Amino acid sequence: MNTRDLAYFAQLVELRNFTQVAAHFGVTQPTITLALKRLEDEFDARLIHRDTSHTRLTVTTAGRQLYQHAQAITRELALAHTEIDHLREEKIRFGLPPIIGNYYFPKIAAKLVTVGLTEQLMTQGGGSGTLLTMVQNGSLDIALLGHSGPLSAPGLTVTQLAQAPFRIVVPAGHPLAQQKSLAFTALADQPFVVLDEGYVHARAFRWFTQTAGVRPNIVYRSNDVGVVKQMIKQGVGIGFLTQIAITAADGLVAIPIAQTDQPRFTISVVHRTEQVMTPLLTTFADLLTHSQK
Amino acid sequence: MNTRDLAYFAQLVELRNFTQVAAHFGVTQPTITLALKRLEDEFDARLIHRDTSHTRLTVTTAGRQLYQHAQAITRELALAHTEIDHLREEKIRFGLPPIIGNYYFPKIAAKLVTVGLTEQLMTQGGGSGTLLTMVQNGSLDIALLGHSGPLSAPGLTVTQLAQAPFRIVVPAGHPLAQQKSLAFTALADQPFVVLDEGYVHARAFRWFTQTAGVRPNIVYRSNDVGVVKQMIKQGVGIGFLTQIAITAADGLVAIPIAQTDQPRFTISVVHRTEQVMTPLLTTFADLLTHSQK
DNA sequence: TCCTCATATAAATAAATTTTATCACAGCCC
DNA sequence: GGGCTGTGATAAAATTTATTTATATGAGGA
Repeated sequence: MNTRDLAYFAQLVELRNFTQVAAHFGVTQPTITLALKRLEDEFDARLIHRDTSHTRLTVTTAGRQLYQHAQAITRELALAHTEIDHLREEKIRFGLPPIIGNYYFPKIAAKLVTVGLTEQLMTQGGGSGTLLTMVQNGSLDIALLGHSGPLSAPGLTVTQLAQAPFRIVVPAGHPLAQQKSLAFTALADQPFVVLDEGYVHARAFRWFTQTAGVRPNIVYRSNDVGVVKQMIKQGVGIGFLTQIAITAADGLVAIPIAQTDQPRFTISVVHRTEQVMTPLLTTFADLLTHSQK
Repeated sequence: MNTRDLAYFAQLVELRNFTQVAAHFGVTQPTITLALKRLEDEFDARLIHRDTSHTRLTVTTAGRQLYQHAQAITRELALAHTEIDHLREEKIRFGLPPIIGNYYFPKIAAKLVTVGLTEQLMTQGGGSGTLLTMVQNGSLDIALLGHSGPLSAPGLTVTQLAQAPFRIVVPAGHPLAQQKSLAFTALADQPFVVLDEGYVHARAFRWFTQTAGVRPNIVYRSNDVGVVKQMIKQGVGIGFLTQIAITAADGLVAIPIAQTDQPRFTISVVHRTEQVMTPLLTTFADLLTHSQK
């Protein structure tokens, strides 16, 4: 069976018009009619119901079923192409979100240099969500990602590396700085400076506020951790960050949050399960997985 | 691109011999050579390394990568065929393991009759493991499955219905029958009558014994719950069953097990995420999911 | 009623795949 | 070494499959 027929079919399901599909692929209309006929013969089922009134054609159940698989096959083929293209370059496409890049990755970076892998590394920044999609569609070979719930997606192998709690962050002299722990219910009126949507932090923050039944007063959002920390330090508001984002030099105090069964910031190595591991990639994955502790 | 070329290629990776692959598909040898050449052109990469000494050919990294995807596409295509074939019959292929069938399903069965769905139902028995595979490869549309850990497999939608604890089961007059709870460590010398491997029970039993650090004395295994219960009743040994497998009429006593964070017997509705839901299947799935309290 | 839009069909053509026939090369046995 | 065998490559011919061209059909609207 020809995958082109599947492509014609998928487009037909989307456009529901033979002529337009033909135009889309730069072929003539009978080509689409015949391609559909081939598929209907192959699967021995009507896939598109041609209504007597040619107003609008409908997709049969079998057609919708096949559409799903046609999509899956197209994805699979595209993935094969990207993967094999990347193979040629002998480079590792590595996804690394800024927070992990700044605060966690340096531990590993030193070893990377000693092994001499830095040359082959193409590092890609961005939010954990974006990077996850990129691993799935083959744009990245491997990534270090932050997540708060368990991270599970079909076809991905996830190795958990480290966890850190989320904290309330205040400047050193702040009235709350002496507290041993804080409950969100007690912070209802506090101004908050937080990380942008798209960060794992945003989702975790929502978990905490919703669980506590609090509507937080967010005075500033940024996609830059450095900015957030500066604002906290200057007293614009208190912060919500994972422990690892805070260093001694920041002049900030990280206070544990009082809430049972709270999510933690988790760092994992993620790659496609079916990804064929080159020696290079194996070395790098091992390095990520074992070098830390 | 023709999927036949992928089939030739996959077989070539497995047999590593052009002539044998040709024979396998009933075509001539140049066909395989040319099919491979087409793929190598399409992906612009060498897939098979033809050694100068024709002893044994090796698969390149790109070849191994493509092999994975060729397999996936073949599976996808096969699944499309089975699904569309099944659609023709207007029947629901329903997987139901014996324990759930005997003790849990009757609650739902009555409603099934009133809705008039019984005629369209093709029920398939077997262990939860087997049935899970059958859902995955399209042999079944939907199944009620028992599991103990969280059940997650790529491409499956799992709706949890009910949970029940595992219990130690003894006949009414047994010396242990008065106990409020039992620890496995205290049962090291007891003879056990248990369900066969392949049942969720076997895995859970292993969890309990391993966690307790006990090597149980299993005197009898059966794949029939009725037999197991009869043997327990006649004093052959004590049993390990989920609470729902025990009814008042059995004359058996189910005693809670003292162990923290113990797994529970969970019943879930499972179907393929990509499965197109016919009205019939939707009705049935809703019935399974909601009919129970 | 006629025109337009949308799909189907048949024959002709073009493109692709497969076969036939043959070559090249390495390993092996005598 | 010389011939035999197993294995794959190549070129041309044959065959199969896909696409186009040209035309038909049928519904809906002006």
